[in-house]
Amino acid sequence: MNFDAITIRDIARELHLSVSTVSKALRDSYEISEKTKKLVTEFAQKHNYRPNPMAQSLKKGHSKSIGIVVSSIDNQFFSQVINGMESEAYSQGYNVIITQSHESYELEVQNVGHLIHRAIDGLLISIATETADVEHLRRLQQQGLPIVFFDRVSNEIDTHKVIVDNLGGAYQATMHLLASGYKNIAHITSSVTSSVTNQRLAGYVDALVESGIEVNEQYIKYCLHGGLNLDELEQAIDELMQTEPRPDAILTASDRITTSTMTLLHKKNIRIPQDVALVGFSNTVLADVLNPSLTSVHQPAFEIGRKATEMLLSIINSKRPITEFENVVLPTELFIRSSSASKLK
Amino acid sequence: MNFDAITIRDIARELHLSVSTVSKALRDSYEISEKTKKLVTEFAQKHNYRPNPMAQSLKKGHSKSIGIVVSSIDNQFFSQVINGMESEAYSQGYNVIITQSHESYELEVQNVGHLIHRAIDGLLISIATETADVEHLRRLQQQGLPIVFFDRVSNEIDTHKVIVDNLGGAYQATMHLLASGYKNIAHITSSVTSSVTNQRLAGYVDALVESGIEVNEQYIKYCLHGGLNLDELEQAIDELMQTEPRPDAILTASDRITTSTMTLLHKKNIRIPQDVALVGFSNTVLADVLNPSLTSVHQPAFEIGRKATEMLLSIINSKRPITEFENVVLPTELFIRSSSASKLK
DNA sequence: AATTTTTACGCAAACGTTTGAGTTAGCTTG
DNA sequence: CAAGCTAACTCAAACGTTTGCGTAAAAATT
Repeated sequence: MNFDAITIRDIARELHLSVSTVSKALRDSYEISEKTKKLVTEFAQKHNYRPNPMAQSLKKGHSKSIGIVVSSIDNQFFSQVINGMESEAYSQGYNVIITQSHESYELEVQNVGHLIHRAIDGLLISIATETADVEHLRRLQQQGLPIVFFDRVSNEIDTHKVIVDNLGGAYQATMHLLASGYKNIAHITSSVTSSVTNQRLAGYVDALVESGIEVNEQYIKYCLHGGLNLDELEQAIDELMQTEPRPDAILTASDRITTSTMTLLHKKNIRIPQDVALVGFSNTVLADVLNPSLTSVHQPAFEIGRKATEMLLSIINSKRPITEFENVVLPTELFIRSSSASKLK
Repeated sequence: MNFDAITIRDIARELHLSVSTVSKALRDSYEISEKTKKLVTEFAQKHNYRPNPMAQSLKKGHSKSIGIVVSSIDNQFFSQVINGMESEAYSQGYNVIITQSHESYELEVQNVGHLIHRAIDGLLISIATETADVEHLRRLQQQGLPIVFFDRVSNEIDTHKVIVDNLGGAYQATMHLLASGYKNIAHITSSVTSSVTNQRLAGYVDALVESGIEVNEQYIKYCLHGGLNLDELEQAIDELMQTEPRPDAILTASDRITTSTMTLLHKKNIRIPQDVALVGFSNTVLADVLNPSLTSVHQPAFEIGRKATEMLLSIINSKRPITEFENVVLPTELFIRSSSASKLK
């Protein structure tokens, strides 16, 4: 702890100045002469003075750190998002404190509590699939905590949000499958309560309806744990494969579900795309080298994180309370690869 | 910030007690009667009192947070490691602050500086490939900062370390290639200065020597940026493919190098394993569904993170200075898949 | 030269907590 | 019953900063 334990007091003593003079000199106050400022800053520089952040935090009432809640850090999409957050926060002198909800409501509440306890200046959160009630967040917001939602947002709380064009992404992916000759397209998604799920589902439905294809409810499977629970996903796939007519393509709605589905199809010796085509939301850098290479809806994850953090910091640094909130929607990108190779010749 | 802004002072006022009585009651001091303790704790409970962590930190001289430096969070191996760290730290009431060095020495120094500035109680670090000089870390350790190395450790600093059996992992992988009929095995690794690189290289060499095969220096390629820089890696592969006799197998020494090599081989239409077999250190969960499925040396990443954190916290919480340091070596596991399919029939 | 203004600095309180050193009142002891 | 002891508190300093206010000297204005 007490490394280069030089404090403002030490500087004051050495330079025969008062503590407040030193403090003001370092903060470049107009009250202090240029000469003294120079003296102090040079001395501080030379002795590698660093203000004690805890004393500053205590005094100023903020901690220069922001809290992050994601479902799991061990997930290409989220780790890329966090990468963007860390980058932006760091460049503005903030630290990030990362916590994982593992899609559990209980853990989410607990983590947020812990973060508040650590006196974060703001919160970046993608709510857990399990979470249906966001009262705990609303209360915090009303008490003045700046919050920015990303990815999985809540409609019930009014604040800045950063999402991607989920509807468009799913629509485009579904249209691509249809154009490639697939007729019976299934959709595996996560919890019904999630904003992301609903938007992607809507894109899927829109594409079907627009193409004059009836939506078959049996083709839509919900996985409450977002693919974290393999059994749940396996059951969904098994059910799909027994549905008549059997689906000839699957659209998966999240990174984890996509990769897990791929793994399970392999395990079951179901060939992609001959037996069933696969298109999924995924940010894996390995899409190209998968077997088969994976047609994926890619999200600008880094940019999501960067933008969300930028917006959060703008709330934090704003003098007046914010009442107008922005809803940033970033585009997705469809990468067409072999897992959805055309059936037509 | 000032959420449930109830302080010890508020409690004291309400209960007509002094601030110190309340503080001592909450800390269960023998100086306070059971009756008063009960009164105070119940009041605190009811009003959801939480001690201000910054005031506590300032007073007690520690921050209950530990710093982490990894090359990149967006990397399966490291995100799994961090997952383990976060889990252990959190369970002991500590926060983690994560920073990324992106394999740059300069960034590493800067990040460590920032972490110290944030008054971390300890440091978990995997040093950057670029880093040759660890003087900056040694100085901090001498000043009393508890440090635990993981993955990329330094021999020049004596402290707890958590690594895997790099030599054994590389040895086993090389032996497997030899047993599968591959004769000309190349090795792509990262910086020469890295402990990991050296150990894996040694395992590779040992296996060859033990099998009576001469080590061909031209088969060993170093990538200073650990695969972050694709050009560098592409050049290494190009050179290998022009070496006579051309290698019939490659052992890659890190997660990033492995996946990038796979991507590049695809791009160049070099078939795996027909043209060249591939075995790599990697923690990707997608190894099974790659094309071809990837023979990989897997590291217990979560456990590395968990163990390193446990050891760091034991130093932090130790009354007396530690002089005896442990060097934990965890086993790797070789998963044999198609990218190294036997040449023999 | 007397006044006001400006410059440059010091004092002290405050942020919320912890803790060693008092300070009572009630109790025990010889 | 005086002297000491204990239990149960309170006081006040301290952690390292920041900041409003006070003030002396220098400079500018009458």
